[in-house]
Amino acid sequence: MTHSEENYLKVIYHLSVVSPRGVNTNAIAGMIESKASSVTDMVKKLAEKELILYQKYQGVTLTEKGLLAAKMIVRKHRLWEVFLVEKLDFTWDEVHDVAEELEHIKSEKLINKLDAFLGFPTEDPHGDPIPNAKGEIKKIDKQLLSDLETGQKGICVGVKDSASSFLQYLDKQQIALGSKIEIIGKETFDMSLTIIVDGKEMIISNKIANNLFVKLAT
Amino acid sequence: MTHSEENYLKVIYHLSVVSPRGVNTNAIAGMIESKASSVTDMVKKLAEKELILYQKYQGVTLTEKGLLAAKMIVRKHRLWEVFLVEKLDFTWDEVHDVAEELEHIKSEKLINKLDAFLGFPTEDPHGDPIPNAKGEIKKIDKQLLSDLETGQKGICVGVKDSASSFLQYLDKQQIALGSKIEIIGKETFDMSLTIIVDGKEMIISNKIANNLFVKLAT
DNA sequence: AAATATTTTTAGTTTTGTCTAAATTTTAAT
DNA sequence: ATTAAAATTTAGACAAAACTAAAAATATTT
Ligand SMILES: [Mn+2]
Ligand SMILES: [Mn+2]
Ligand SMILES: [Mn+2]
Ligand SMILES: [Mn+2]
Repeated sequence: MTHSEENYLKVIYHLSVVSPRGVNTNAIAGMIESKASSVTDMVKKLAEKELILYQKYQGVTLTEKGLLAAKMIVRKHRLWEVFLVEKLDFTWDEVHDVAEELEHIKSEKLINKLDAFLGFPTEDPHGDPIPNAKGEIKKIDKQLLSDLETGQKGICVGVKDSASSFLQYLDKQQIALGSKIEIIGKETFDMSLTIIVDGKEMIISNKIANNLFVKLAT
Repeated sequence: MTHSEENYLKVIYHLSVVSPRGVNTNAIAGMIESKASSVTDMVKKLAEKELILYQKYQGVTLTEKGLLAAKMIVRKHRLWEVFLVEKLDFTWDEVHDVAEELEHIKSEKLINKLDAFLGFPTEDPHGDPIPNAKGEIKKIDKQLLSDLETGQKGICVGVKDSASSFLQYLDKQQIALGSKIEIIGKETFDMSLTIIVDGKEMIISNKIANNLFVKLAT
C-alpha cells in the first residue's frame, strides 16, 4: 500500500465513526485536503483492492480487510506519539505531524517491538485508544465535558480536537489529562461553563467544553 | 526534498568516497537499482537545486549544500540503527532496511532528541561513524583485516559490507565488534587467513577478511 | 588513426496521484 | 412534479519518477 492509499484509508476510518452508513467523497476531500475528483479516483483504486466498498454516488465503507489495515495505521500513529512524548520529551502539541510521517513505516516487527518497549500503552498522549496487534480497541468510558450538568465532577481523560493551538490553550490553563474538573455553573446565553480544575476556578467557552473528554467521577 | 532525491544524494555521497573526482551515472544506477537514463533525469534535477555539480558525460560531485544534506540523511540512518539495536533489541543484521525508511522522516527536532536519548553515539551497530548535528564526522582509526600481516593483532571495530548474510555469518563464527583478532597464518594460494578470535582458532576466506575492519592493537 | 565497444544522454512512454472544467446524478426547494 | 442547487463522477491534462530504445559522446582496441 502506498503512502497516499494509507492516508485515505485512515481518513475513511475516522469519518466512519460519524458516518457509518457511508463516507462521502466531499468529506474525504476535506480531510485529505484534496479535491473531490481526486478522491473519486483513489476510492476506485481502494475498492479494486477490496479495502473499501464503493458504489457510485453512495459513499464508501471499509471492508473487514480495510478496517484492519486502517486500525494498524492508527495503531502506529498513536504508538509513535507515545514514544515521542514518553521517551523523547516532546509535548503533546508537537507530536501529531511527526507521527503522520512515522505511521507509514512498514515493519510489523518494528511496531510490535516499539509497543513492548513502551509497555503496551492503551492510550496515546491525547487520550485516544491504541489498537493492539490484533486490531482490538479497549473502549474508553468517557463523555464530553459539555454534556455534564452543573454540580457533576469528572476527570479529564482526552481531547476531541488535538490541534496544537487547543492543546497549548489547555497547557496555559493548566488543564491536563488526569485533572479533576467540577462544573459549578452554566451560562445559558453562550453555554460557557464555570468550572473548578484541580481546585482552581475558571470560565471556559462552550467550544472548549465540546472538545474535552471526561470520565464521570461518582 | 523528496524520498527519491534523498536516496540519490545519499548514494552519491557514498560513491564519492571512492570516486571523489566525479561519480558516474552507471555507478549510481547500480546502487539505486535503476537505469542510467533515470539517473540522468534525476541528476539534472539535483543540479538544478544546486545539491550537486553536473557536467554532461563527466559525472557528478556534491556541492557544500548537497554534502551537508547527504550527511544529515546518513546521520538519521545510523542513529535509527542504533535505536533499533539498543532500545528495541533488533540484531545488527535486521536494522538496515527499516533504517532506509526511517532516514526520510523530516524533523530536525526528532533526530536531535533521538540523538540525545541514545547518549550521542558516535558509531552505528556496524561500526560506521555517525555525523553530529553539524555534519562533523569523527574519523575512526581502522583498517581492513586483510591488510594485516601474520602475527599482527587487532580489535574488530566494523564491517565494510553489512549484508545480512555476512553479518549472520559473523554471528555464527562469534565474531563481533570488540572481538580480539590475531592473524597466525596466511595461505598464499587463496589468501585465506588462520586467525584466533577471542582465543578460538578458525580459518576465514579472503572475502571475509576484506570486509572486516580492525583497529590495530600494539 | 580508424574501428569498435562502452557509457551516457535524449526521445518517447508509462504509472501514480493530483488538478480543472464539464457532465451527470442526487438532493432540496419551489 | 419541476426546477434549482449541491454533490459526485468523467474527461482531459500535468508533474514526478520510472522505463525502453535509439542517438550521441567518450573510451578502448586494433
Ligand atoms: Mn495524532
Ligand atoms: Mn493522538
Ligand atoms: Mn544501514
Ligand atoms: Mn549501519
